[in-house]
Amino acid sequence: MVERPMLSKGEMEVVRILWEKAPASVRQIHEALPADRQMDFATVQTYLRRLESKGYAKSTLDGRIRIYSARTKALTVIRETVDDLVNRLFAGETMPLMRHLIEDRGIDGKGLSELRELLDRLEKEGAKK
Amino acid sequence: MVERPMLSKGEMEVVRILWEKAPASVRQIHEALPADRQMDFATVQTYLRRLESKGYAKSTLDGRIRIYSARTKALTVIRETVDDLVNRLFAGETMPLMRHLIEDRGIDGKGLSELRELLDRLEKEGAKK
DNA sequence: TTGCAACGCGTACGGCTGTACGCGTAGAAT
DNA sequence: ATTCTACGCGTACAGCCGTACGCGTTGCAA
Repeated sequence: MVERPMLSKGEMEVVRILWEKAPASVRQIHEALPADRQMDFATVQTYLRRLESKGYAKSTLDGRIRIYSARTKALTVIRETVDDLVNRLFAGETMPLMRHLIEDRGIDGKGLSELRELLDRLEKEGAKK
Repeated sequence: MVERPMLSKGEMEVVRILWEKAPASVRQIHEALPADRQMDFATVQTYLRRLESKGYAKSTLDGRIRIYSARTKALTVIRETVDDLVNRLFAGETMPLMRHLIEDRGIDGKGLSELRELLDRLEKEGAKK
C-alpha cells in the first residue's frame, strides 16, 4: 500500500475541484471554487503543490502554465477519509453516522427513493452470498 | 453561537470516550481507549487539557484527581464535524456520502432493517408537513 | 519515616496547516 | 523597445497538532 500523508481540510477542498476539472491550471481551479469560499490564488497554488508532494496530484508544464491532474481516485481518498472519521468519532461503527445523516441532515424525496433502491439491491446481493 | 475552535483528530478520539465515560479521570479515559490505539497517558492528559481550553470539556479536582466531563453535546460536535466534511469533500451534498457508506462500507441485516424503518418514518413525517 | 508510585502541570519540539507576499520572468500590449 | 500583466516558485510565519518528558508533590506501603 502506498503510504500517503492524509489530506488536510484545505487540501480536501482543492482536490475535490481537481477531480471535477482535471486536467486544469491553478487559475481554473481557483475560479471553480465555491463562491462562498474564496481563497487567495497563491493559496490554491500552495495547496496544489502540497497535493503533488503528498502524491495526490501530478502536473506538467504546458508552456509556462502548470497543469495539474489527480493521481489518486476519488473513491480511494473518500474511503480513507470517511474510514478515519468513522473510527475516531464513531468507534468504527457505520450506523451511527448513517443515522445522523438521515435524521440530522435530512434527505429529499429523490434521495429517499434512491436509498430504497440501494437497500433492495444490497439485500438481494447479500442473500445470494 | 459559541465560537469554538474545531476538534483535531486526536481530540476527537478522546472526546468520544469522554462522552461515554464522563465524569472520568484521565486514567479512566486512558484505559478506556481502544486496545489498538494506545497513546501515552500524558498525551491523553494534554488532549483533555486542550479540550477544556477549547470549551469542549470542563473539570474539577476531586482531591488530587482531576475529573473531566463534557461541556458540549455529542450531537452538536458530530453535526459540526460531519457538516464540515460534507462541505469540503462532497460539495455540501449528503447523498454521495450516504451512497459511499452503503456501497463501500456495507451494512448488516440489522442495519438494513433499521434503515428501512427510518426511511418509512421520514416519509410519513415528510408527507404530513 | 522513608520511599515509591501515581498524578497534575508546565514545557517542549518538530512537523503540519492556513494563508499569503514578493521576486523574477515570459508573453502581450503599446 | 518598453511596459504591463500573469504566472511559477521560493519563502515566510504564526498557530495548531501529535506526542511526550520531567519536576514537584502526595497518599500509601514498608
